Amino acid sequence: MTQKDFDNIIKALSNPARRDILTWLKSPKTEFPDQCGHSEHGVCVGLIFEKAGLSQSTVSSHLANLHRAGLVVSKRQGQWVYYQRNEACINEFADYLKQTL
Amino acid sequence: MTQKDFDNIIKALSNPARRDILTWLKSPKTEFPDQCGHSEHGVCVGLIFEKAGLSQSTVSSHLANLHRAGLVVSKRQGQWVYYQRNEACINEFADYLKQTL
DNA sequence: TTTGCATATCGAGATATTACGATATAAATT
DNA sequence: AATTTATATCGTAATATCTCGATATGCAAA
Repeated sequence: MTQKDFDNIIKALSNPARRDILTWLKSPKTEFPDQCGHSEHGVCVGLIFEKAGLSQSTVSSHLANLHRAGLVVSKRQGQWVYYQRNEACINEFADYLKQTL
Repeated sequence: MTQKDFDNIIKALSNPARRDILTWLKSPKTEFPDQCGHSEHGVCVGLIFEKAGLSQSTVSSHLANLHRAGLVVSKRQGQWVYYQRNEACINEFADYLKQTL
């Protein structure tokens, strides 16, 4: 974890909407009760969009931000793109913060 | 630690200059080698200002920000104001982040 | 190949953050 | 009281972030 990585991650996390999304993705089944929109690779954008109370473009932008920071990974399957947490990155960040802060 | 506390803290930490200051305050003696400017209550603003490479008002503003977030405590002694880390708050934040993120 | 659905990107307006110089306040010194 | 030193606050310009609607792209179905 470089300084730059850390900087990108904490900037991503400084936004409440992005933190919410990341938290929701901890428990996809309970946070997104809909039957469809789930896959082994996470939750599709549509479900997150419905829950977020923000425009589709805004949610997509937030997801792109989380993705650039490395906090989530995405996989396209057909017309859907699924997002899930990158636990390795999240844990590495939390440990780095605990150590260096 | 409420959501609001957490939000204030992570916003404060999303700025690199404020993170630098907080890190410097971990090792005051080695980071601020000057003999004076130190007290049992931390490091005076002037030393932080000299090291930061930012204007005096900007540094003061950053310190006020860290203080509002609870990450540092301050004590005036004569004409000087000393700042030091609030380790309790910092640890509580790091633990909360590790748990909830 | 045309239509429709899901997601991403673009451009723009609104708001927030950062940084600065100027000035105010607080305390010590003369 | 006047001056000096240390820090905080104010006003403002520059930049970044957030959000949206409009539109583009990717894929599937008809």
